[in-house]
Amino acid sequence: MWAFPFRLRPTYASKFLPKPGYSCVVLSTHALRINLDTREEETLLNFEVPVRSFTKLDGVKSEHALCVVSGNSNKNAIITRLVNRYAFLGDISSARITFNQIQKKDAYLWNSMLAAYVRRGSYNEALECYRQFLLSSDVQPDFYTFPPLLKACRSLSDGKRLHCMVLKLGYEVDVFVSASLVHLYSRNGLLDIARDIFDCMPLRDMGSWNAMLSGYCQNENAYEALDILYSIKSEGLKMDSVTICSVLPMVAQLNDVLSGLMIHVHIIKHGLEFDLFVNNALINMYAKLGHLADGQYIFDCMVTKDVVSWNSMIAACEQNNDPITACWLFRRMLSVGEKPDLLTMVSLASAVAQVNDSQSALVLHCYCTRRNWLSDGIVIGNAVMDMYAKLGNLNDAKKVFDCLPAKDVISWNTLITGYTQNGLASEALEAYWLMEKCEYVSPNHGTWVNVLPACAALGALKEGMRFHGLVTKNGLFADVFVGTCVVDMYGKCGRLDYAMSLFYKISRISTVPWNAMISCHGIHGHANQCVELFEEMLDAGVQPDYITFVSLLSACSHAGLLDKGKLYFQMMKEKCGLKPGLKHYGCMVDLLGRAGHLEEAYQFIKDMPIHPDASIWGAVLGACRVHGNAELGAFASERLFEVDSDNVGYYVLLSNIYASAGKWELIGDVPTVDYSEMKHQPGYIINQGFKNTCNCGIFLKRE
DNA sequence: CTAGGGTTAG
Repeated sequence: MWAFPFRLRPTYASKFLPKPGYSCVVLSTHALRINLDTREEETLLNFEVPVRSFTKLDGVKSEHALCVVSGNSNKNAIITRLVNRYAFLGDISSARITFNQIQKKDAYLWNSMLAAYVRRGSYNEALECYRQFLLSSDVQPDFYTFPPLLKACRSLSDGKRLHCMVLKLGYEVDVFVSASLVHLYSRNGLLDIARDIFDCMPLRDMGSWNAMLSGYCQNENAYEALDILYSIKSEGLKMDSVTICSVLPMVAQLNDVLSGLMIHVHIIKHGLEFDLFVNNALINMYAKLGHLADGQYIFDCMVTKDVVSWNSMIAACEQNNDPITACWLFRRMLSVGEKPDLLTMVSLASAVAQVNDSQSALVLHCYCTRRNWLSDGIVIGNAVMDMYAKLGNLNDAKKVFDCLPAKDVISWNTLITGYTQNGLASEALEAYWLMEKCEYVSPNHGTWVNVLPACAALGALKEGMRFHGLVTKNGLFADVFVGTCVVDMYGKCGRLDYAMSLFYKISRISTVPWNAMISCHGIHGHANQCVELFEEMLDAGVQPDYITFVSLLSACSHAGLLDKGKLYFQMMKEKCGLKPGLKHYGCMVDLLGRAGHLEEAYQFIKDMPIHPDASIWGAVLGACRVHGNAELGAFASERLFEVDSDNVGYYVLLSNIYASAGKWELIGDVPTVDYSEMKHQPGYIINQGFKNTCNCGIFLKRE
């Protein structure tokens, strides 16, 4: 049995060195700090390293380092302290200059330089430094060398090589070294190896437990993570801030509000509520759980905020449908002097798209381009592209896409989604074909849920069938969304038989597949099948939602099932507790109108709790055209021109109503669009088209 | 001189 190494944590002299307004004096036995204003002296600490010379360390510039070193017999000790000080201040080049001044470096000095690189995130430089360390054959790496070095290993093969070195030198007995190994393996998903090392540790400090726990949390192993949490408790240890930061994202992912609240209580009970990381994690958790106000409260209470706090809050607003606040927070962030980073822009891009602000979109794009962020990583490029696509600006989205330094599945999916969402189904398929040619990207679930609807929109059955094959091959048919898209594609392409048989092969716990199937039957006018499916859905215990009723009511209106439609509308309000939206009211007006109950439809609109939009009045107008009610038609069109004066179709409808009622003199009263103002607008061509349609539609008929 | 933690499409 070997003895477990036990080391005291040294007090860091570097903490006490330079400070504005003070002069530091380092004596052989202790260090002094003199306040330059009051001349008061303060003893800082006793050094374990003898420093013979009288030294002033009043600044942090490298010249001072030189002045310290000159004539000092214990250069290594001073240099090492300076390297650490520079590392603490983030001045890596000064640290390196200072480091290079010593020819005969000891392990302590090498370790300091290594740690300085790792602290800055310069991992490759750290590994290079280690290589030089090994080459300088006179000294060996020690316990302190490996933990930062293992953190610097981005690739598993480097990590394994270091692991061998650790074993060769017998350093696996160190708590920090083995905890770093645990972390290395769990970060790379090799949880079994990590667990083996963890289990072999004879002593575990909080850091070891946290390393194992974060491994489980990040690899979505909730069960094992809980087990570790339980063990921590039974060892008599308490969750510290790091434990909490690992666990909170998992709590959010499991949508476990109760555990989240319990951890929040723990935080307050143990005085961790002032920890920056803990607060940031709490904001993120509450945002993911949809409790925006709680996140906002934490954010407002935070005394010190960093860029991550701002980013988290902006993302929280953006993800909880409050893009206006997200934009406002961004302005606040700038005004308090916090520098936005790449991830700020990722969230902001999404917020800008949600508020539909093309001007800001351009500004944001320029902001990122100026900082060269678009060539740095794909994440921000994808976000900017998505923003343009959501604003309907596919040209710029494509331009950003073409300029991306590398394209991943998300880039391709964003482009394809952009096309699909903007009704450009054939462009979406073309983009998919280009994607298929790239060997290094393979389509995923996000690809199929866009490509299949594109096929459905185009009626491209043959392509759709090919995609169905690929989906099955990749085992993605089992995914509810992908499976539903396949069913929907067959349904929309007219193969309701295939759609139905596949429908019964997918999981029908959620409303998604039911809605798709009901809508497909509705589109083909099979209202009775819709009703049957709906009843079946209720029998299966699936609670219908907003979309279910849109499909169902629209099927009823197309088939003229007046009573059924009314029944389901009541059912939605009373039994299902759903508040009808504009779409539902639209269906009902259409239903009443088509059945010729124009007065009832009008009464229905008057009783609506929400303001009717163009689609509602459009439905009335259409019904007036069919049933020849010129008076109500005129009234409806007045309302219509108030809300949507540019839509050509409505003018045509009104003209036709007058024409069929024989009221030719009124056709001149149909308001026309003032083209002079519209010449520069995208709708101009369409409106010009309207002029001809109106004339042809009416006057040819008369002759 | 050492670990462990946070934000990324649909």
